[in-house]
Amino acid sequence: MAAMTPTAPLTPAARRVLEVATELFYTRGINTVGMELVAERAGVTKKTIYDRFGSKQQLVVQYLRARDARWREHLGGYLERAGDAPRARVAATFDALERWMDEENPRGCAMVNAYAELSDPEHPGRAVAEEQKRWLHGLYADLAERAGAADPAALGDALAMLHEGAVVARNVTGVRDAARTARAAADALMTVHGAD
Amino acid sequence: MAAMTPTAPLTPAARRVLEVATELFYTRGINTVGMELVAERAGVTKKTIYDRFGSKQQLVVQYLRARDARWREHLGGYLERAGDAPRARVAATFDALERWMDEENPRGCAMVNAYAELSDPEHPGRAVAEEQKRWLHGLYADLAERAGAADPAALGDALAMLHEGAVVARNVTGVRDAARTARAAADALMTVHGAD
DNA sequence: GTGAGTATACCGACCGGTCTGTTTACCTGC
DNA sequence: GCAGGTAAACAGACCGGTCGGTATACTCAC
Repeated sequence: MAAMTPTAPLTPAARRVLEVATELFYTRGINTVGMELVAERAGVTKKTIYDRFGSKQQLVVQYLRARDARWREHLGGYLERAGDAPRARVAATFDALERWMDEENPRGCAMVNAYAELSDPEHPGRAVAEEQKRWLHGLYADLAERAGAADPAALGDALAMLHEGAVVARNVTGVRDAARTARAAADALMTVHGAD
Repeated sequence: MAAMTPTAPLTPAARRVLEVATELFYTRGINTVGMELVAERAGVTKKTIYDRFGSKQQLVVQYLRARDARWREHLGGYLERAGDAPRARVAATFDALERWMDEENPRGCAMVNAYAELSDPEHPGRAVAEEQKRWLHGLYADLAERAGAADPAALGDALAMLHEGAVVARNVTGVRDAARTARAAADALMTVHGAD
């Protein structure tokens, strides 16, 4: 449940680089941020970055993994406190999202943004984003199934769509209570699907 | 209802530039595509582009407006055929979305993508995306109100979230029947909200 | 003759990435 | 206990290429 910390074998300089890159790539965009800036902000030479990460592509992959890990950890805490009832757990995902968007997500979903920026189908960062979204849909599908929904796959997808849609609504449209609205809609959908 | 065609006063070369830019910016991303490539593909010199559009920023704005106009026209046809019943009209928006995603949207929502790419808050392209999303939420809020929903603003937001979420689900997660799933969920939500 | 276009050269800035060489610190085996 | 090796980091110059944008000069059609 706790962090898997794949950041364990990182040298101190590499850890600083990854932290700085995570912040810069998210807030300014991947293509907008050059390696020189990352190096400077981390108090490191480009040489060090390339020695540790190999290429910008791979640094981007690490960035996406790191952000995803942070989100899953955040969500995990909410799920733990929610108990076992599927319905409460679904509600908890939207509470987690609300807090996350308030505190860590001023620029929308890092995975969706990266998917937009990395148009090259070969870029390994795309696979990270895809995997993250598949995981999220799987999470909701699992909760839908445990709740005894008639069509768990469809309900799971619908819940995930509300989740993603709330992020866009908050980020681009400026809907402040997007997560709460999504949570209420999710709860209503569960009722309709005959979920506990 | 029909297209406002702000493209009317464009010279033939400018029209070609806008067409090519629209295609390239959407499929490859705004920051990835250089003006030189746009010029070459349009069979035009950079001079001509800068004479007609002034800057890349403004060409991007025109691109976003052009794509939005295409989408609204597409949607308009579906709404016209759907008749006056709000519930049928809501369903029609998801049918329109399904067709749109099949035919014109292999890379997700151009507005969301642009919002991800254009991190500079001063970039005028961001305002175009914001306006487009406000319009979409307004459309759903209006339909919710006409349907006699108890809380039209909340239902409108929820419907818009399903819409946006379906785009992400289709694009990143690869959910093939995302629009149909979203449509069913939207219909269920309308029932819950006591809409006609 | 004015507006729309072509052709081409150019600008400074920045991009991702490589290179040579130096310093520091820790581990290990005779 | 000291030599040798290695990993991590430093400093900083350098590479070819692309970026958005500008300048000059010429053609063509209404």
